Amino acid sequence: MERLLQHLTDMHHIDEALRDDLRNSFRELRIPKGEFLIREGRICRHLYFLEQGCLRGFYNLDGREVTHWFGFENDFVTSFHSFTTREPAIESIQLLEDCILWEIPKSKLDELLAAHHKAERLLRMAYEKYYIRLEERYVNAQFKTAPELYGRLLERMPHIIERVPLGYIASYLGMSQETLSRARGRLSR
Amino acid sequence: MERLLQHLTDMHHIDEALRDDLRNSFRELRIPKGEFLIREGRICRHLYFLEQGCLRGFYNLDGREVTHWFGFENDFVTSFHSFTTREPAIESIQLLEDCILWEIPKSKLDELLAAHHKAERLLRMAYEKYYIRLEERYVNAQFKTAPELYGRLLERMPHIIERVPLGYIASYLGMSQETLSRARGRLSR
DNA sequence: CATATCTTTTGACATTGGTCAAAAACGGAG
DNA sequence: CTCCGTTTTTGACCAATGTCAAAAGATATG
Repeated sequence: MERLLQHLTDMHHIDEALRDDLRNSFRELRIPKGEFLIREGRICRHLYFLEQGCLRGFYNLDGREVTHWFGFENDFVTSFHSFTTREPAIESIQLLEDCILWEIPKSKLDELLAAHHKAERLLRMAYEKYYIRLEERYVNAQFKTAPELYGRLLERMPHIIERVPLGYIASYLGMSQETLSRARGRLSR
Repeated sequence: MERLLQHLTDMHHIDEALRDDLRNSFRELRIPKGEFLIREGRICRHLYFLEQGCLRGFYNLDGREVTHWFGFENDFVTSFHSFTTREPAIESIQLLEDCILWEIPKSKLDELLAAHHKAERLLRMAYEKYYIRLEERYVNAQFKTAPELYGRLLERMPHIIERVPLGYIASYLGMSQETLSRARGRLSR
């Protein structure tokens, strides 16, 4: 819990009232590797904060899994589309390691947002960050070659290689596992 | 101005105080086709609402222009990254038609956000929408073929064809103009 | 109506990356 | 250490798309 509060405080000042409400709204979860946090087709009514571990979000596109996102320590996690629209999730989220998470139901979050102008601002700022990241990834994905994409990923998340199987990374970069493997070979030589 | 207020009201109720502040904060602009609203390298300190016309945002990637976004009536427009971080813009925005825009400086917007909890919520909701759209586009861009992407664009924005040169659309879809041209040929036959 | 300019299409060819299949490397259990 | 299952790499081949160049079509201008 302290890790979550610290993370929020790093973004913006939080007064005591909000801090207390946060403490009372989140609940700790410990889930083992391989389990699903969110399953395609179900409505996702919770937002999670990932304190420890890592996970992946993936779509089912024409019968094949497409990993579009990884979560690591200090990330907020949810099926964004389902959480905001209350429609069934079009993606699944699966744990790649044993994880410690903090969970808040959407109903409680909405109460927090209504009660605290600061909370609304905090969430808005979080969106700004996520949006900028996604925008950048979007442009890169389309117009960079396989080795460039892999090199860039290594710069930004060097730890990812030890924690995530290559197949998921390939899918994340929008290429086949074989192409990623060859790109790695070319880079190391 | 009424169009802007109407657009906001469609998203969320707006009280009179906020409505008045909005009226006093935005300024009308009329700019002819071909001009730049935002230039790469400059800091973008304004948010715009596009009442009439259309425009494109593009990056300069290794010396070639990559159009990543089109704006039409009722869209909010800015160099998102520069506007939020106050760093120099990494993209340019150019008018594809004569436009009517409403402009608000970031400083004024920040005042509005501080004064009105509702304004903060409105902006947050706007981000949610934009984010969901971008996420969807991102996944599609990577895993669909050229004809599928073009077909999908036609469904979502049928008007775009008459208003935007093909070269920009090709770039938006992440393919060369020649490939788009061939995809069109295949679809119509 | 003729010309100049810009946009779109077509053609030929090269390159990238996908697919399928097999081999190699790695990692854990006994 | 050995065996087995999983992950990663390598190889051969093919399809999709990019590139460059030229032709055709559209639009604006005098």
